[in-house]
Amino acid sequence: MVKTPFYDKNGLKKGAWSEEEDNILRAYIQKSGHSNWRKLPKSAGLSRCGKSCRLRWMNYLRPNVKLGNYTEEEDLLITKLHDELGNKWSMIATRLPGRTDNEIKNHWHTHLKKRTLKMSTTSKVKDQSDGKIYHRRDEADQVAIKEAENDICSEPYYQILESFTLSLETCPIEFSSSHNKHVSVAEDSLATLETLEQSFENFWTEPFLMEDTHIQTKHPASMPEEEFSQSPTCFNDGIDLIDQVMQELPENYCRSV
DNA sequence: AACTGATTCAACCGCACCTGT
DNA sequence: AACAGGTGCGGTTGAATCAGT
Repeated sequence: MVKTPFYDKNGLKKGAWSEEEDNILRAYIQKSGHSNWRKLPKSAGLSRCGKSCRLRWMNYLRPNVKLGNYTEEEDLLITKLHDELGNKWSMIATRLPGRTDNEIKNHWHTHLKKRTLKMSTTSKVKDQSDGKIYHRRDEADQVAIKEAENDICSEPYYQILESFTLSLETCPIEFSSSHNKHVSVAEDSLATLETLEQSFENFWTEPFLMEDTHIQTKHPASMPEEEFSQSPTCFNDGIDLIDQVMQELPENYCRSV
């Protein structure tokens, strides 16, 4: 699923990276760092441009990069952050330890965008129930919505996301009203979900607030890898807190997953 | 088995921003 | 202030893979 390697007119290699190139780049950066991406390929003996080296390092070779297997918690967080920040993938990536902006962007476009559309489709159902339609949609959305409407009731993720999102907004009354048959989480779960949401808020803000300078100047992505791997708060605490939050989930929430 | 359209995701490209001179 | 070089970001591409017929 990668572009076939080829050489451009300047003799620079493009396309998929080979294992050998990965090893050369990894070894060079571990030995000499990456103070200047433009000069790096020549110094390392790679026929690549600096941008290509940087991208490869940041997205795949860098230590602690997590690939694939997104958890529900990560999906929820990405959805929430995208709702707040829009397509600010790098900003979103700073809130997900180990994830890169490129991967999050891909994941959004291939998985989460459709789910979000499904969610908003149900908002439309709700809207129509009181005789109003609040949102105009473009053609692409309409296609996605049509797909979504076929299976909306059988999509467990939808139920989670709906409840999560609603807990973020201030509409528990509408949420708990009986006219929306798709919502399955009981009203008494909302307080717990709000606690959950607060826990998520704390998880993603506290370590960075404590080490606020990391956000601006020493975020893991820009740290030397040995420094990052020894940084105790940003990554490991986050994972621990996710575990803790999962323990606190209401039983019916877990069943709906 | 062969074909075709859809999906996925690594990588590229252009542009904006930042920093140094 | 103006310019140049380097870096990072977000949109897009394209080929491998998957799923359906």
